[in-house]
Amino acid sequence: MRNRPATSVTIADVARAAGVSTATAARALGGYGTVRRDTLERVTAAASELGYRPNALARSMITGRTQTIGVIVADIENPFFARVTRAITDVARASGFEVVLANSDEDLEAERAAVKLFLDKRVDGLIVAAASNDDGAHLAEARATGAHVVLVDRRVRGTDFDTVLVHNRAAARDAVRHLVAAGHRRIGYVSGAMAVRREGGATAGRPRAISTGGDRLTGYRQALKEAGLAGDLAGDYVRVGGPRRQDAFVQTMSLLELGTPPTAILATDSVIALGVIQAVRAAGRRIPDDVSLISFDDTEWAEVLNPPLTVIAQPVYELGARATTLLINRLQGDTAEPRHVRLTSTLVERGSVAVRP
Amino acid sequence: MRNRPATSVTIADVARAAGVSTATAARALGGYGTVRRDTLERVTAAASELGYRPNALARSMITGRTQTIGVIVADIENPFFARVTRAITDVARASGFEVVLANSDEDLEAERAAVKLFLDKRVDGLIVAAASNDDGAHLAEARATGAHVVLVDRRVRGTDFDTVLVHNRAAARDAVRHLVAAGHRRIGYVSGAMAVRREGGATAGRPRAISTGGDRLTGYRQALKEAGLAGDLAGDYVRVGGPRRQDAFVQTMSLLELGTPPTAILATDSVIALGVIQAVRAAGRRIPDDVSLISFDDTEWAEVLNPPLTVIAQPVYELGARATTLLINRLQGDTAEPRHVRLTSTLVERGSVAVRP
DNA sequence: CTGAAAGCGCTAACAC
DNA sequence: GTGTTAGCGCTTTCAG
Repeated sequence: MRNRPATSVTIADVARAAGVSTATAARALGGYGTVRRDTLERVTAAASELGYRPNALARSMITGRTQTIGVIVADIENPFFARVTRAITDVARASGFEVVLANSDEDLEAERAAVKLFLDKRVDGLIVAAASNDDGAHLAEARATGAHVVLVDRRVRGTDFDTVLVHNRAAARDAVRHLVAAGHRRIGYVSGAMAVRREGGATAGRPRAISTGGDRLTGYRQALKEAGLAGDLAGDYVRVGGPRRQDAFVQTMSLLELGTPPTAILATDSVIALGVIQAVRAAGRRIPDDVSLISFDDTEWAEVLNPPLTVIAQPVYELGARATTLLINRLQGDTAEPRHVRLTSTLVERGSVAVRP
Repeated sequence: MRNRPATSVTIADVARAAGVSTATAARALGGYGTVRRDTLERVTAAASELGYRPNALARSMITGRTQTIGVIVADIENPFFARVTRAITDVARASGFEVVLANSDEDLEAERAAVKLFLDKRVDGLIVAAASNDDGAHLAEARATGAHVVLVDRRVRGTDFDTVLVHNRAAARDAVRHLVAAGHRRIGYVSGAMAVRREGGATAGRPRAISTGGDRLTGYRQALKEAGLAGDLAGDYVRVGGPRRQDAFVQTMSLLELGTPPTAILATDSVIALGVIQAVRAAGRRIPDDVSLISFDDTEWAEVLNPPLTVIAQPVYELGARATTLLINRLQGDTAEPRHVRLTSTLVERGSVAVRP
């Protein structure tokens, strides 16, 4: 039960038809070495006549390059990662690279498995939004076998890969400052970074630290401290659950059920924001009257909401694009010191933050 | 500048270490043929000791199978395709397949190029949401070279691939009936299926018919006719532009500027809906008071909108999952007649349809 | 500029 | 059950 018909035309067929050796045909078709103008034309003609298509597998086996990039994100359904991935495929394709995709669901094991499989397929490089900020052994191993890796959106302690990140601490800090300036004193933080088993339905993950979360939390705390709000209470307003809407819903509910619930919430991505919004409504409160909201990511529906959502707009496309450029440069021989790109996000004020007297 | 270190451990190394032939080592490691219990253990031990990892390229060259599926969608950033893709990767991975991704932007040329590249890489099969409903030559060619193809979401005339589709005509018809029942007489239709050049910023595509659009339009027209609304005017309320929000915005505007604008609009996906909503607001009208709206796809933000959006919920995940199961079955030797799966969507009534006296 | 020959890492016959 | 041998389709020395 062969998948490929035995009749697939090879370089040998083309060579025969053109009356040259396979080596020459290969040079003509592969665009390397040197061939005389007319032989090149003869070979090219024969190739297109026969409908020759190169076998990338055979080529890769020798060159050691597959022109393929492995991408690992938490979940392609999250608009943030969808956009990062879109950027990656755009830039990759423009340089002749293909993209293989894997979702980790914030699960380190899944990430490890994906890395292994990608490596077996000999991807030239990996772009990963790491599920853990302190376990990068599998990535280091990947590097050791010859694959280049670039970290996108999230750092990993103890590694020295190229990174393309956003100034998360500053972004969170500025958002909280904005809330403080509007008169808020009890400010919640809802995030999602626990691994999730999809089939289970329910969140079945263990808490797992990711750098984005850590940095944002630091920024949040810093702004609170600046404002003299870092009392014992502060910790009570931090909620970290799974990355899905339902998870954020639950976390937010637990915040709203507090005796003195927060008057404002910072959500760490648009999916989380959705959960927050639904929880606020389910609790019979209103945005922004009862609860103000700022969310990371300028999602497509942010301005269509009522009230329109105040957000921290991250340069998401650029994140993916820069990571890919970096990676491709490495693949082309750039051996300089690790590069660390930091992009800046912007607070886009809309209508979800109320001023409190 | 080799990408791979020359020191990569091969099956020969493992064989030597285990004191067996490469063939036996390969059998043990590849899980085919037969090996005695203890030799298997010896080989496995040697392999893990040396850190052996199979070279999928070499294996694929012989077996003719890469355990890879090529996926071509219009745009991974569209939540519909993101979910389809998520489903595909989930099912694929569970069966040991990898997924390579390409975006066509509804551009047939881009789709053709992607198919070529995927074929060169010897993907086992293709799952595609075709950019054109009447040009499937490139897909037929793919099939001819040995790759199986499954069509998802969209049919292609003149081909007999397996398909997994939604009952689009019925869905659109039911939506329009719902609008008619609510008293609407002037019902608009906004869709997007023209190819788009991303870099250009502006829509630079030519109109291109896709089956989804055709079927929905048929359903729309059918319901209009049933209701005796299929006069000359009917055609005036149909607008087809590019697949992006801005495109839908423009199309909707042209609808709203009419002397007798529609009192209701059917949007063919969530991105289009967003453009419609923004246009309605920009025109100073309100949903649902001035313009009612029904959109295809139960997007994540639909119920969070004000008013919550009435939608046609498509079984998006299932669409991708079924397509993948079908494909994998083919790869495993299923040679039955082409299969055509039709899934049903549901109208989810929320608050964006007003009853007109 | 072109050809002959070797070989990438693995699997598939075919012996034994 | 295991080893030997050939060879997948291509690139890469190395001669000429």
